[in-house]
Amino acid sequence: MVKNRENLRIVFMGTPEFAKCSLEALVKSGFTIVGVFTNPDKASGRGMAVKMSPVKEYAISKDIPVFEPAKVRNNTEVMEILERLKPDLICVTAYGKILPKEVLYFPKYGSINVHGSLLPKYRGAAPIQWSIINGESVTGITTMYMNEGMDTGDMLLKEEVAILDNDNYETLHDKLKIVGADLLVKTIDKLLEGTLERIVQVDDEANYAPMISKEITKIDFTKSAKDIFNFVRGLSPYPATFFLDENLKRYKVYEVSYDINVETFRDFEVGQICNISKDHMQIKCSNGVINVVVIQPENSKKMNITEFLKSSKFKVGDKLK
RNA sequence: CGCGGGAUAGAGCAGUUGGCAGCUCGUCGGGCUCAUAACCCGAAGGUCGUAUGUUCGAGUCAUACUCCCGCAA
Repeated sequence: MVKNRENLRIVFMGTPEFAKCSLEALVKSGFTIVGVFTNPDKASGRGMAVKMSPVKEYAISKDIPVFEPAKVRNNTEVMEILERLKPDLICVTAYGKILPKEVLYFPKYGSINVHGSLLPKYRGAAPIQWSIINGESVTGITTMYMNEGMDTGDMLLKEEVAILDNDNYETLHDKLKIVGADLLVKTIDKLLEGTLERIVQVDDEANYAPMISKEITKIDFTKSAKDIFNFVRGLSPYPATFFLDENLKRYKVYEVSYDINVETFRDFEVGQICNISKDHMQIKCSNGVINVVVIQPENSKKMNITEFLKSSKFKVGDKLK
């Protein structure tokens, strides 16, 4: 029997906002989602607040059955659920778990993934952040058939998205989630038409975008002004970058601009505050200065630099670490 | 019962051992200036989160409550 949008049985797997956007597109395009897998709610936060994932919240609002296994590998319960749901296709977007082959290859059409980069570049967990941090001017979305490797499956469709100078992680993420949702729908439509072509990834051209850990979010003032600019926007607003003052107090930095001028402030060391005015705080780095634009002191909220400087004790010559 | 910070003028903050409520910025008025986001002078604007208690006297000390926030996940 020829499948169409309504009678293709899809199981969706995903967790954050990025995934929710794809799920929503599938639902709105008239696909039948027979079940959703998402990471379990975590007791977390100030006051033990339990928050459900965006995907779960949306699935519940659409009366789609939700499954939240703690693990999928060697889990007979997961296999029983799949037996029951009988999916023709599994769609995975930012699920947060590595799927074993008995799951990936369970449906007749296998499993399709939406990835936030132009594969084989930026395989891995944090492609959006790393593409900005590395100063790329273009990235995009790739859909692919999943295999057991880390984002190594055969590619299906690709769409490019420009990275603008004023993009940060949040803005690029929001653009990509829409392109991703759109491309997923197109991919499945082509699958149904039988016009989908597989393109093997060239492993030699691959690189990896590892998960962002807290330790790497510290600003390294020995780097160039441009590198720091990219680093800050690539991690803004989450998890955000930071530096420490002389008392080891922590300041998160959400936005900076930069000036490359080797002559001005040449007497200052890297990491020193070299200029402060009513609405400027400039920090020396390897080939210029960065201007802090949005900052958040420890135990306080995010502030524009002008607000921050009204009560800041920072002065010219202070050394930041 | 995860750890911690906070609530004081429109904003960001300070307020020492309890003793007339301050700073920076903004706002308004005036001055200087070719001019200004710069500079000078002046003014307005706060029941110090709520309630109770201790005290001659509470922003400050005690107890309870409400609300915000950071870290960690």
